[in-house]
Amino acid sequence: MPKSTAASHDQMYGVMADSQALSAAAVIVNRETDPRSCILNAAAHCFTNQGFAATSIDDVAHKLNATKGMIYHHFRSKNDLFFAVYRRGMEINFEAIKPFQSKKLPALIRLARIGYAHAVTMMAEQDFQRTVSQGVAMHQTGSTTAAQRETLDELIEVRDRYEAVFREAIRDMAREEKLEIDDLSISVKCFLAALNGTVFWYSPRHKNPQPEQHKIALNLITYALRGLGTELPAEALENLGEDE
Amino acid sequence: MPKSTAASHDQMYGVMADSQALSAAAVIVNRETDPRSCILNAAAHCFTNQGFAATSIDDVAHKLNATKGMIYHHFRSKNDLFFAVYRRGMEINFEAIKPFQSKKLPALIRLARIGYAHAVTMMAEQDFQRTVSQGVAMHQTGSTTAAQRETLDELIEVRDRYEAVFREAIRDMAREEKLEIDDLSISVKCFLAALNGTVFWYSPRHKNPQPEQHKIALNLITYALRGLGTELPAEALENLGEDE
DNA sequence: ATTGACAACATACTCGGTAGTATGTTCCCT
DNA sequence: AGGGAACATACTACCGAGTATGTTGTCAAT
Repeated sequence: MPKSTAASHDQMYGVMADSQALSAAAVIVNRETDPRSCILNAAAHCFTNQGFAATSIDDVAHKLNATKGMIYHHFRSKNDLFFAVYRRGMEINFEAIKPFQSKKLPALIRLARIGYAHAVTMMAEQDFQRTVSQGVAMHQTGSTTAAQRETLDELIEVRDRYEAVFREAIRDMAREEKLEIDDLSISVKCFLAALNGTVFWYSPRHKNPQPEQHKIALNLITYALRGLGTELPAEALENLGEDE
Repeated sequence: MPKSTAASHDQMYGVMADSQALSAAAVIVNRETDPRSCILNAAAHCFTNQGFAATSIDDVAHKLNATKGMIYHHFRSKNDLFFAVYRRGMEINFEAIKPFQSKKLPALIRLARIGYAHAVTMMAEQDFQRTVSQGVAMHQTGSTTAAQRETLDELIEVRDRYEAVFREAIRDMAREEKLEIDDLSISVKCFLAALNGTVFWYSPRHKNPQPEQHKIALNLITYALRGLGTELPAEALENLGEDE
């Protein structure tokens, strides 16, 4: 029961993490320990595992060894919870690429860095990214109520802004490298698709997943850049993931 | 009510297609007209729009202007229906690439052709492909009952066999072209990810979507091949989609 | 020290929806 | 006339979103 002193409040959520969550490949790490963030993490995990519709509020609560009352105290509805997870997911994405957006660098380096950062984030934050992916599918297939629609429109815009960062970097890169891109839109989509694919097949295999994720991300960004018709110089490739 | 003479049986399902389905971008074309196939088409559409969990058997029945009785006469359970849609989706995929699998051709041509065929199918059969995608996600996240698990394992194997066709073509191509592929597995995943991405963003915009799909598929296959470090000669590129 | 207000949940409840089963109906064929 | 296929309809049992009410701890004021 989360009815405890504030001193043990944070520890409780960590200790009480559902053993199923621990047995799943993606271990829940409580970076944030306030109740709201704990709910977001738990929800992201449940939405990932079962999808939005098949996830009940009770599922999320049980993952926290809590009850519905807790969830509804913080979020007005299941939809609001879903949207909050999506927002957090996109925040995570923007945070990941933010250090590398300086226009002072050559566009190819910028693109490689944000692409690498994106690829690593896709693997490191699968629950949030899969939830974003579900939100995108929801928007595209139109299976929303009118109320949902408005918020989803807004959330899609956030994602479009994220994508625009890549579009811009690809365009700049093409100009600097004097590359001809047949269709910028489709190229951006392909680029991101190659980097996003881990959502479908990647599962961490090690306690310390970072070296593996780094290696995979290198392969992904190499493929994605080659698809555009360019390559990163070897020494710049070696620096990816190290100068942050 | 489907209680009619056999003569009007097929026409009825076509005429009675839900107006919502017609207003959605993807128009249901009843290529097969037996009840079972009609149910599969309707189900694929519903699973795509709402996801498996949020789709009720009543939804599928209503899309056919029929009732649950009809669905349960043909399929034992909602799960069985879902699996049948998945199977059909994979059948469609195999059928699409089958004409191009001859090993007499150079591997690069073979790869380009099956890749192109795959890309076009992804766009032309979105409902089935999105359902397959849901099945894959279900399998990966482990959100299944024991009964589901067994069938899903089998279905994933079907998909792995499909992927193996691409793996083999890529490997053969790399050998013939004397290309060094860093990690064949990841390269296959990237290749298919680039071709599959339309599932997330493509919606037909024209009554006759084929020229547009052809153009997009050309862009996709060009990107995907370049990601591998190769390109298709221009005249071979022009022949894609024409010699079948 | 006591009291009251409020936050942060926990628990009980309501109502609508859905998977699947049971039963009914009609048509077709022998 | 009888049997079976192919549904349609009625029914059962359960589930889950959200609401209403209960409980406890904390804090501030007196």
